[in-house]
Amino acid sequence: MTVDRGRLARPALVLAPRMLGAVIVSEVGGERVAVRLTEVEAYEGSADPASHAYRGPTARTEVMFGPPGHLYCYFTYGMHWCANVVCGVDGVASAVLLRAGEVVEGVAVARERRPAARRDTDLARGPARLASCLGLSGGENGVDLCSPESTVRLESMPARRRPEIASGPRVGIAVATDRPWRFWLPDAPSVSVFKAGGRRRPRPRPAD
DNA sequence: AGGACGATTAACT
DNA sequence: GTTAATCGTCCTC
Repeated sequence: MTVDRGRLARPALVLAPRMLGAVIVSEVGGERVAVRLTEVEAYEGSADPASHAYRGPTARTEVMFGPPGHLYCYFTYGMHWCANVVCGVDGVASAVLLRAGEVVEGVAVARERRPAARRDTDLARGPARLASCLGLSGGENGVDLCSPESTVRLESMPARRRPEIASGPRVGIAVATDRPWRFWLPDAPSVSVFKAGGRRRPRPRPAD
């Protein structure tokens, strides 16, 4: 059995399933909250029309084109922040979106940050909810997740890929919907629900 | 310079 | 099931 050659050129696709079970620790604002990841998505830069980095570097996506192990935080829908782990080597814009997890430390702080959550398993259920639990926003963009000095750190990664991992299409995107680049732990109650992205309508062009 | 759209969420019916 | 909220980014003119 040989390895699919394309996979070797897609670091986020390799890393994403391995991140399930990893713990992200945040000390933003002097409050310690830790989340164990149960759901992630791979975004493959220039090879992936759904990636923010698809059309090349911009001010927003600069961090994605930098070295691996840093946090890429972006603002969306005029009100939410979401977070990724950059995983491509310097110059390659691959990243893993942190879609959901369970709060394993600092539940009280997470509940203050997420007053709408009805159950603890809802606290980090969804990418903006997860970022909110950890106190992540623009100030954390570019933070080195592998430095003990950082306020946000990747503190543990499973030595082996989890034996039971589910995969399927990514959530909320309108392009490249056929790629099963979303990965989750099938029995985790914190996994978010699938929703298709908004359909792209053909823009009305002025008649000639 | 203008406008469409978004890697979403919460609150509705 | 539907929809409002809300604004930075990026494409188009």
